[in-house]
Amino acid sequence: MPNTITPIARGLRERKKLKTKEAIQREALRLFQEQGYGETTIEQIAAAAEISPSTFFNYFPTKEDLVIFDRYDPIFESFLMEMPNDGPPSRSIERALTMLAGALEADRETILVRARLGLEIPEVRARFWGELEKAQNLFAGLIAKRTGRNALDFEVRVLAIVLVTASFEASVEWIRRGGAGDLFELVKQALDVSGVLARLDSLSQPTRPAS
Amino acid sequence: MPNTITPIARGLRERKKLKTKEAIQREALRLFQEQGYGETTIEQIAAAAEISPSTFFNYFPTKEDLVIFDRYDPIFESFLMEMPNDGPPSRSIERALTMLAGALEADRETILVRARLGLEIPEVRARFWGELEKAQNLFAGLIAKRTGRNALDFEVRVLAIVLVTASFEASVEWIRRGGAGDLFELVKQALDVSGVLARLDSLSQPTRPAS
DNA sequence: CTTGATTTTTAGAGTGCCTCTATTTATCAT
DNA sequence: ATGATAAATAGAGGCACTCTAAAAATCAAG
Repeated sequence: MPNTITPIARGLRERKKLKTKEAIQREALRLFQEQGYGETTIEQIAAAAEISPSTFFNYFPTKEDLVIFDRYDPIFESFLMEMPNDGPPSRSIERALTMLAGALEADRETILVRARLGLEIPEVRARFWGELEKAQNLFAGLIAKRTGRNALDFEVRVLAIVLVTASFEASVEWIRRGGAGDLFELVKQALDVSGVLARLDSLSQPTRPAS
Repeated sequence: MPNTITPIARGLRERKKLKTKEAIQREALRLFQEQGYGETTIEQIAAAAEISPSTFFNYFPTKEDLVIFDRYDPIFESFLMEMPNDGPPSRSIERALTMLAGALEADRETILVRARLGLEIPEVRARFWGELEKAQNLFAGLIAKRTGRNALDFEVRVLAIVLVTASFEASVEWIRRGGAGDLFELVKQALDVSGVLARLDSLSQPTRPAS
């Protein structure tokens, strides 16, 4: 039966699994807010989500992943794929960030909860940092594509990590301000302060090769 | 004896504790290399260091701390304290980094082992990222001092984290190259690519002096 | 040296995250 | 309905880590 209607869920099984996963996360975040992260056990979460403790680990490899998990990665990746190849690289980055910000806006509340947990719980925070590496890889790919360089190139990787961490610091600032205001504005501000976008554009100019 | 700041040993007891701590770390790193991080238990480490498993946790709060721990922080902080207040801020940063590189050079081998573990073991890597925040705070303090701004200032924090992560990426590159060559050269290169030092100096020029 | 206080080490019991294996149950294609 | 596949579960167990209370070492002072 060729029934691939929605781009995300391939079969009924897959869709059900995603629904369960989101239910587990929802219950977990609720319990974390009510009684704290450390005070909530996997057993309690499993009970709240009406699954067995064994089943929990079929959905989340670790407790921290309950906070880390979201479904934005494929969205962001598709942005990168559809990105046009003209104009300065900085424009591509800004466009990608704008679109991402738009996608995030819908789940503002959940994002705030997760981000707060990331700020408060050390082990979760450490994991968040690790997630930035994935973002670095994505941006390194984008930069490489737009500048004709290799994604593993040292300079490309430096610019990518700077880009990511500047944005991350903007997110931290956003949370510090209680999630009020426009996150994307802060990100733009951070990128402006760091000067990374200008550096990025100058990297693609053949006038200044820096091998 | 007023205050010659030697990072070591106030009393005999303190010195002995430090010695034990270093012995534990030495044995742990040896075992990690021989049989792998995940395959080495706290019990084995305690046995090798000739202490009881209970005692282990008096010295290291977690297993990852065996890789994280070093005694450079006070050294680096003393560098910051003694930093002169003239010239462009970027010069201060470069001087601080040079001195740090010198201090690190002595333990090159151990640092390489620890850094490799940081690259290979996800939970250790996550912890390393977390350590960068401490470095960010140190540099934010330095930048604040040299530019007359507040260390919690958004722009200061952005520049500090960019500075730190660019240097971190240099370290990663250094390890990727097997620890050959001059780490500090890579750091300078990374800072140059990011353009953060120039940004830093321009931050201290502007509009009005802080109170 | 002896005594008493303080610090350090240790044993032991317990908790919780997480793994692994095997079995049962649900879903799918035919 | 039937056999194949995937998912849920139970249960046993490992290991990092916590907590408490007791033993051992160290120290300060008489």
